[in-house]
Amino acid sequence: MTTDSRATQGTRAQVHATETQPRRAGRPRRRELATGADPEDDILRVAARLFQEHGVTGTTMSRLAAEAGLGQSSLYYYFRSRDEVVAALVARANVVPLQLVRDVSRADASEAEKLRRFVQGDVEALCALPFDINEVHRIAARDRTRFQSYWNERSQLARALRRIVEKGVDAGEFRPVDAALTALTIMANDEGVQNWFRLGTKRRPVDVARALAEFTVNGLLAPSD
Amino acid sequence: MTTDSRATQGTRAQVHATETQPRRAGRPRRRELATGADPEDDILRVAARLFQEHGVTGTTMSRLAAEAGLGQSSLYYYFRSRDEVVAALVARANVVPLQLVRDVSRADASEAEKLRRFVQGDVEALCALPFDINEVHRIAARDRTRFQSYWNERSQLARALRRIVEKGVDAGEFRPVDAALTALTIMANDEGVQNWFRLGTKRRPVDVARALAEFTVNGLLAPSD
DNA sequence: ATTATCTATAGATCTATAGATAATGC
DNA sequence: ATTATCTATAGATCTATAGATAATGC
Repeated sequence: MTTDSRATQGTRAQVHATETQPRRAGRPRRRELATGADPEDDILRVAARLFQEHGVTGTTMSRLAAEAGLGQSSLYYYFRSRDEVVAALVARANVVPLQLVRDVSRADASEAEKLRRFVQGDVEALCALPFDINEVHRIAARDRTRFQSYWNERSQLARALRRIVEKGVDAGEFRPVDAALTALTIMANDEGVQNWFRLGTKRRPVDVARALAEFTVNGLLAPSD
Repeated sequence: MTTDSRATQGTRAQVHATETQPRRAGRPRRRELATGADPEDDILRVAARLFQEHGVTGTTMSRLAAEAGLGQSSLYYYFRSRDEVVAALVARANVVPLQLVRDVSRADASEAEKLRRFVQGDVEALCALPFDINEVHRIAARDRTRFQSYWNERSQLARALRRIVEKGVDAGEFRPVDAALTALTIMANDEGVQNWFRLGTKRRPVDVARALAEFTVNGLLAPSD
């Protein structure tokens, strides 16, 4: 590394696309493919798709660069290694579900209704990700220390769900289940359905999500109502 | 390929281990590690573990051979390529669940009880596999033609489950759900829970399986009982 | 001067084959 | 003679860096 380059800096140029894009500094690309304004976003979007199709180790930096419209070595300007690309993707996986569980927890509704909304939204969000969340799990499981914040976020999610289930049980809405185990089962179901959806189906995500949401809530409701 | 070798033949020596193993023909290994009598089984067992830990493309033939107690090139005596190893593993993934669904379908029990038994057994079987079934899906999804029999088996499984759900609905045991969608959701849930179990938990497979089985059946039962 | 790309390449793999070798089987 | 291994290696990658180059920014 001769000079201080992008991959070493924490800072960002933050060049935003106006309607008529002002040319960025730097030597022009041989073939201009990038659609978005931020090359880093382009790379991550492409990476997500390629990791999904060929697995992480099955995706070469060469191919990733090419599909992002860069020469192979230019990719190293943004990411020092493939592991850094992976880490950047992993960091994004829990964002939407965590926000969702916070929103529904605060909502003015029965616990059953909160849970229904969460499952519905979670499945839709997971289906919309450009990669299989299970693949992210597998990667993050290989190095718990490195991906500690990922696992912390997962724990937060599980705790928030557990609280909803507990409240529902206390209120007599739900059967007297093991709340912690149920929370994990709910997350697992969401991710399982997401995986199946990804395999290709004619069903729309919204229908798949609704079916699981109903299924989940019904599995917990106390018999007398 | 100079001579007709094992990887090209469909036949098998079928040397079974007696108490005092009679030395097999062939040059001895430098380091004898294999525990089982059949080197092919050894290789597949090791491959399942390595694919699970590092992904398929992250597992080199060199490493697979080493951990199976062979020199790198000796592996090619059994499998022409890594793809052949993968195909051999994929062929085994559906065996237990398919047998299970046939057994419970024939059982003399209510549809709810059949379903409970299936989910319980399926989750336990999936947790006991040396690899994540979702990883197998991903691989098989990359080449539908090549892994057609895998997908046929999956369809059979889904159909058998759908029939149980349909009968349950007709008998008034279950709510009037979309039987096909429910069957797929059940399979997805089993696989989701299996994935989560694989990430490491103190819970025992049997408890995880029982919890999901109860959850699943409860989610389907008609309200009046 | 700074930024973002390019070209070129060393060094490190990794795959798959050729051909030798050391057992058992007959 | 057959079987199951070994050693050696060509050829094909793939990663990551060095250093040149062509823009914009000031």
